[in-house]
Amino acid sequence: MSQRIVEEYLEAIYALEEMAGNPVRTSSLAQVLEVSPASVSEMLHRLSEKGLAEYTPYGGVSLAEEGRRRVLKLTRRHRLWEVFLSRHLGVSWEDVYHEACNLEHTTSELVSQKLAQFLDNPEVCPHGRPIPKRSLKQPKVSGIPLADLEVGKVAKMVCVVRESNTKLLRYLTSLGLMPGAKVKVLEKSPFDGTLTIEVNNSTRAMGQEASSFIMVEPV
Amino acid sequence: MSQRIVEEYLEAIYALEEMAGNPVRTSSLAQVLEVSPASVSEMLHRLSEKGLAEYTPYGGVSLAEEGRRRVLKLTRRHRLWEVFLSRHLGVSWEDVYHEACNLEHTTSELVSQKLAQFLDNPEVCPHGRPIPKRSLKQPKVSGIPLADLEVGKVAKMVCVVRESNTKLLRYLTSLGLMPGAKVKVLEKSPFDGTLTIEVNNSTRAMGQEASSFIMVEPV
DNA sequence: TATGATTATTAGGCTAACCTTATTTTACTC
DNA sequence: GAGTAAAATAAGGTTAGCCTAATAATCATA
Repeated sequence: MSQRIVEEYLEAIYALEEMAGNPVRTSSLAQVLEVSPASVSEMLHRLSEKGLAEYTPYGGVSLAEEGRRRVLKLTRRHRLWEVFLSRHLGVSWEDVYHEACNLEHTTSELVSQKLAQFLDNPEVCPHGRPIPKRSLKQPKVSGIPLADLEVGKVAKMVCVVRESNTKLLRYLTSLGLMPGAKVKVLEKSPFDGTLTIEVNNSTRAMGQEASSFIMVEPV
Repeated sequence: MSQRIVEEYLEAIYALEEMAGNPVRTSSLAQVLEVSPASVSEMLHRLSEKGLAEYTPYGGVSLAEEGRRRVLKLTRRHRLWEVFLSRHLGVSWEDVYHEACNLEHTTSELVSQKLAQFLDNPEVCPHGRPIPKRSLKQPKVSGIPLADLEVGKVAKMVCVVRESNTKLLRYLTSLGLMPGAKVKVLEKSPFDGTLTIEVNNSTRAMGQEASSFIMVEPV
């Protein structure tokens, strides 16, 4: 099994687990990975055999401990590269995710470790998401979705959880809504959850979906 | 055809062309790539079809213009990473080649360009070899092999041309023989070409083979 | 609890990149 | 210039990762 392909599958399982909770369905994986459900089914058998995933036919799949460690290692490398690309090369917030996607698969333990050191062991990526430690224990997510913030409350943005979505990131950039930004909910539509928010002294509308991808910490 | 595999073949052809001159034989490629001659033969047909190589059965192979550009692009990325890894991450002279081997295949044009800028457009890699320009015109090699330096002459080391050979690099490190070092040939054995050289005020022996991998410029 | 819709799996096939073995071609020696 | 060693290719096989089409399991609901 090609390392790269296995890693793409494991990452996709992880991401879907994180978004929607256990267990991950074959069809979701097929959609994300842009392959047929039949191919996914086949690969899940193999991942299961290798002890990377726990798969019950018709019952979905979740990561085994070994698989989880592999993903956390990749995530660490990915986010370290993001910090480097953004901080030192000036690659834009919107592009940094996709560039790091490629590099993460060809980064050795040595380079990963030296890179962390060079960057002074950053805690978060440019999108505000936590960088797993070398110990690879699951980093905990803090904050609540902006969508759940009560009307009238002010909060500080923690991170975006859809950093692969370039369009979303461009939109947030245009609002000045980046990690650390102060945001206040002025109004919430009871019909579809559309928010009216205040960021950087300007008032803007934001759809329910986008606001559910933004994690904030009330102040 | 997998991008990675194609790139490995093209790079191997390039390296062998550089070492031994046209045309490159199937068997040499098989040896370098650690696959059977039959596999090489098969792949050469494909590379030829794609216009990346010029292949005449039984007559060997050389790179086509398009193939050469691909390799120079990879070489540029490779050596830029080497500079970064060595200069900023402190990866050792001996290891830097192998680490860059992995990264070069997953580096986009954007990152390559920004990296060059970050590094201030270096001219050479840590082994002293030239980094192809963005224009990708063939960089010219300067200097002569240390093996060909006349007895009694002093020269400045330019580069090693076998930077993948970790053992060789370790040996050179122990001698203090790095790009820029001054070296004097005290004696040359007429039997097997073994040299007696002076580097850093100490006198050492060096075999013919090793000395043919070191390029120097007489002063 | 039967049934129809949805979702997942299996069966069967394709292609790329490798392999081994057998045959051909080339190059060298005498 | 004939014979032979070395090199290259042809033929046929394997595996991984994908596909489509056919089948089977699950679920929601009448």
